Amino acid sequence: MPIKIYNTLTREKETFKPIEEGNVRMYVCGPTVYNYIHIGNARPAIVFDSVRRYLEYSGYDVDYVLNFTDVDDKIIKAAKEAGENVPEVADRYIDAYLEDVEALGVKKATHNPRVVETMDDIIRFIEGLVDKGFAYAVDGDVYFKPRAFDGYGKLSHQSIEELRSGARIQIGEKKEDPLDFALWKKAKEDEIAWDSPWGEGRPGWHIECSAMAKKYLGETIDIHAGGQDLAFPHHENEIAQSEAMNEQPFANYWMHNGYINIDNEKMSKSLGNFVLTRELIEQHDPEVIRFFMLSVHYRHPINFTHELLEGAKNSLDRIRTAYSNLEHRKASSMNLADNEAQWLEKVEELKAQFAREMDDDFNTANAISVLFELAKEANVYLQEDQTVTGVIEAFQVAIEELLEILGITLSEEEALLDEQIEALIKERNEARKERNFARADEIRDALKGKGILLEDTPQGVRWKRG
RNA sequence: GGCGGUAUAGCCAAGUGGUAAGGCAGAGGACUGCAAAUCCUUUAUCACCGGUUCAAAUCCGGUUACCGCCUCCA
Repeated sequence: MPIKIYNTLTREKETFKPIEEGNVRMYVCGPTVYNYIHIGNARPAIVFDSVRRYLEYSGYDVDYVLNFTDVDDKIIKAAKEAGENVPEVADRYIDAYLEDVEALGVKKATHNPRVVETMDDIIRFIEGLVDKGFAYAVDGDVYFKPRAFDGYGKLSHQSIEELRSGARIQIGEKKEDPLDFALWKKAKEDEIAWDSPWGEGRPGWHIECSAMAKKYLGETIDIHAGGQDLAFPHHENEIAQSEAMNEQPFANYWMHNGYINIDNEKMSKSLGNFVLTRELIEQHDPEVIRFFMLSVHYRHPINFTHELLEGAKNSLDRIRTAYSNLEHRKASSMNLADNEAQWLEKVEELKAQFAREMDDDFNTANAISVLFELAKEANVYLQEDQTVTGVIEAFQVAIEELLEILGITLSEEEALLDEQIEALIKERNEARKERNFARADEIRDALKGKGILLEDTPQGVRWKRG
């Protein structure tokens, strides 16, 4: 079944066809590392990680490149304020990023290129653009001329004329045209800098992605992804640079995720209304955060509140509970082959339905609803007097597999009870046999106080942590 | 001004022409010593107005509200 992707370039859902059969080249714009990431930054990390996981589930090998912008005005400023040098600041926040994102279940990228490590390629790229007449050097700066590039505006669907009114010239810039943007910035006094044909300086923001994508994925890539706010000017500029240079399409599919809002306003570092990912991870189960993010279609905005996250936890618990309900019945199941065909078929059917939803532009919200159906069917099955091990396991494997695509793992919480608790459970069972319910309830309440919840089922007592 | 997004039950959220998925919360019932878990039942005419159509949340026109990009930003 073909995967369809909404392509910002064409504003349509298109059937996905990779350049190279069985292989996907994917580039995601990573963070500028000058502080800890907020959950708005975490959304693309999670969303596109799930895209990648689904592509892999569908049989593709995915080259997944996520860059770090480790030289830039804001990092220089942060370093100055902290009395550190730029690499120190960058290293710290790269490590922090990787930690945060790992906690959220994001797989490691194939490559995590950094600007400082790609400097030669960047300089060569800029030289090429100058040679071809798309860029010019002025007094140590180098600028790109969007007007020289035919398709400028095709991603954001704006014409050059419309864009012109919004463009600004900042003091100290020597642009020929307000639309021109910097490829290379001359170093100021005491600033970190690299040698170049134009003197000491550092790259502009957009050129790094063009250079890195080319270096690691080639001149044309399959999927280029990032936040909606990067579409213009960042991605527009990348297209202009790369296509001017390579004379090839830069990316076949452009994906952009929606924002996270706080009180109906975009969460952003500049507005200051952000929630740091690492703080949120301390307050909420990271899997719940991930589930929350994926419960809304990636192109739609998400409103964030702690209450909504609590709601997401309750929802996810339904799936988790169904899984442990299955686990609990394993021991009392039989190894029969009777009457299991229709249930196994049901499981397969739901797996296929999950795939259909994901095929449709990664509709994780609908895919999740299939997981709920799986949970429901599992619970219905468990009402039968006699269950079959094969069916139980089929349900479990399906739930695990599909959750893995979403990047959620069911954590093993079946840690051993300590002896005292075990003794209490045993005592309570005795009490119940003697119909001494007062004592039984007393024990249950006591355990509840310790975070152990007891449930009596026809197959015996089970417990879980509350 | 240009480009774009959102508006669906108490809450969250799918759905782009055929008569409103799913989850949470609530109510009733079954099961239970009581609970928990689970199952069953139950809650909407889709911002507003007009149009196209046998048929529209879904297409077209208009209105309103909120948000975003056009400047660093996921």
